[in-house]
Amino acid sequence: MSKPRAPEDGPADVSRRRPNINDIARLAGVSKKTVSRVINASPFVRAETRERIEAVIAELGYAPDPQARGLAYGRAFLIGLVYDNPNPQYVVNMQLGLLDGMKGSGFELVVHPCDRSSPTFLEDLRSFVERQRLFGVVLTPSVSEDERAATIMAEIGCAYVRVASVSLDQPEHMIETRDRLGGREAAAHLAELGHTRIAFVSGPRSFRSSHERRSGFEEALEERGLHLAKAFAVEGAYTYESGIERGRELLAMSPAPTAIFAGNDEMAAGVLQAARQAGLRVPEDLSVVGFDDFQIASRLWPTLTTVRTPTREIGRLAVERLMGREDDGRDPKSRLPSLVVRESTAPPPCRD
Amino acid sequence: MSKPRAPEDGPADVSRRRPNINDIARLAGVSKKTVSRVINASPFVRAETRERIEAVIAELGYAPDPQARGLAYGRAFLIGLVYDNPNPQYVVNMQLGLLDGMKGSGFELVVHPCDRSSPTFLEDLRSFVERQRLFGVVLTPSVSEDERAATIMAEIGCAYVRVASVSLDQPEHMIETRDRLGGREAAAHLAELGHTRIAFVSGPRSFRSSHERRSGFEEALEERGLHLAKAFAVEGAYTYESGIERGRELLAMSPAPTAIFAGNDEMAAGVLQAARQAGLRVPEDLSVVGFDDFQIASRLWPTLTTVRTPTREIGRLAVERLMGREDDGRDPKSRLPSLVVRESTAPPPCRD
DNA sequence: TCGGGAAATGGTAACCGGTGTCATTCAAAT
DNA sequence: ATTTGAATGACACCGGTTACCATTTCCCGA
Repeated sequence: MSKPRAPEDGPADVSRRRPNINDIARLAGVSKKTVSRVINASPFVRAETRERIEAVIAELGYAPDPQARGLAYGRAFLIGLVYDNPNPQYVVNMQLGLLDGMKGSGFELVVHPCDRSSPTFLEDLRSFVERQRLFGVVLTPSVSEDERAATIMAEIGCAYVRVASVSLDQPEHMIETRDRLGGREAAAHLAELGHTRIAFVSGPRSFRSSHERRSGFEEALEERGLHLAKAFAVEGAYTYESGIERGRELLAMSPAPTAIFAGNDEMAAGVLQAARQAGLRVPEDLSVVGFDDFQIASRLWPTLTTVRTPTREIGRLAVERLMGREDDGRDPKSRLPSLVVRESTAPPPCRD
Repeated sequence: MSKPRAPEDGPADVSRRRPNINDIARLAGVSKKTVSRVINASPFVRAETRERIEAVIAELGYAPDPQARGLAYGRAFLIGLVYDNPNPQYVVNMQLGLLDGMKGSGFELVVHPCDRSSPTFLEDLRSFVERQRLFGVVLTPSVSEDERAATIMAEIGCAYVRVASVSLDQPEHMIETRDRLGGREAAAHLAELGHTRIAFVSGPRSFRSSHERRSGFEEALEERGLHLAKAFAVEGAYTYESGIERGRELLAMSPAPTAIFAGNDEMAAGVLQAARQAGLRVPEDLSVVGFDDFQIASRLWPTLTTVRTPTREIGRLAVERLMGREDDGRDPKSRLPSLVVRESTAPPPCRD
């Protein structure tokens, strides 16, 4: 693969080869152990020595080999993103957040989608993490809600952080998205507009967020003297198609709801479609609220009032927690869901 | 971290420790080198010996450590996805395709988004690939169109495959998406419907696909005796916002086009929005065609006629090429763009 | 000024878990 | 008996880290 070096290059020729820790040690006139101390920021190195070594490192553009380091350390400098969320926008935002947090850390991101319904799901996950000796993993919904997945990580000795709507584990392992608050915001908005016949399309039971979004919504309605009728609370699947179907069913009832809160933007898009098919105008005849504020929310017509989830920010937090670099200086509000009002909501139509 | 082992466990206790190649060698009564040969499918092992070793491997559930293997091999068993495409749907589909192809290969996927406009773009890319000693990378548009990026990979000795709309390199380094054909399909469809005043909103010049989609479109129009007027060929940025603006401008012309082909679905969504603002009905007054067939195409209203790009399939091909596992048995048509007709296209309105 | 002990620093060797090179063994072919 | 080539093993090495020990430096009291 590489050209054979001419003999006269001698063993000290560093120019054609990538420098290693021995080269640095030799040029700095210290042992490789001391170089290792500098790399790992050990306090037991005299400032003068450190500077000399750092100068050589900079001069040669040396970077320690992650593989060798990982091998000796017994753990790869890799962080895994484990997800089973089919929403591409979620995945990409989460990835971006993780990469934000990992920037300059020397870690790299390995992605691992999985299928929680597969019979070999847990074994696959275990063998993946174990074989790679991952430093840590970020578990996102709905995998994050599986106790067994977390248990496996603990068993293997792999650091983990679970991103979920509520706390399911010791605080150091949790990043809470507090979806309940988002549900409350949606309820407050619709109540304020004057709606009373309000419906809710939840996500699938297998997602904890489905429950949280709903109970926050219901709770805030009750506080305002409103009530989410049994018939008006239906279960979807977080998919566009399920949004169409549930929307169609809700709009066929009589009296029909004047407002529908969908558990995510995809289903809200489906509800808009169902409304069109039923000949209803949005927002004049029907108000619709989504959840997530992914790109689609602003592409729809009318543009969608929705609850924004700060996915990227959450991702950054998660990975910082994992690496023990958490920066608590940021505004904690930026981690919470917040309402974004667009065109799909308005006061209910006047009663005839 | 791990409990200290009791002395009586002895050095041969494999139960608490993850088995390594030495354990396998000892139990199989061979040298570690021979085990290594089996792992790497070397032909120079007697069938009998191989079976014995494989039995021990299976019994202990042994899996070689990728880090150690990579260190000795001089190359990590990692494949990088390098992208600067801001479209989440593209990224996720590409990732899924790569993972499809890597399944069971022992490789893992490391993602690396980058910003081609950053002044340190090339250095960042080089240091990422070099430090990690990546086995290979898949370069996707528009990074894939940068000669310097490819040159760096060649210099470092990192395998690479470039996914681009046309061939820009030796065939073994290219996966062509042939966007030109997609442009042709769009033109054929609109021409067949009877449109004559046809406009095109291209992507940014920095993407090769912008040019290819356009020239295929134009070429096929000409073949049908139609012509893409200068004023009707405008440049967008592959973004929703640019779709709105260009759409608005085109629809303000007189005579206005009766059909608009947008360079991707995002811009097509923008064009739909512009049409609504102009009080035009789609498809009665205006036909719109997109490109990509990502999720958004079927969420819009009306649903979007568009050119499907088999991104996931392309991803699988790319990574198989990289690993030298290419399977040519599949239908080559599945790699080409193809038209998907939905609701946003119809014959032009009758002339008054 | 000097001895003594703790703290700071550096060196050596073993090890992490594999692979490459080359030598050796052994059976079949010449 | 010699050649040939498949099958296997011995040993160094990839590039770091840890364990452990040796040495140096510094501060203190005598």
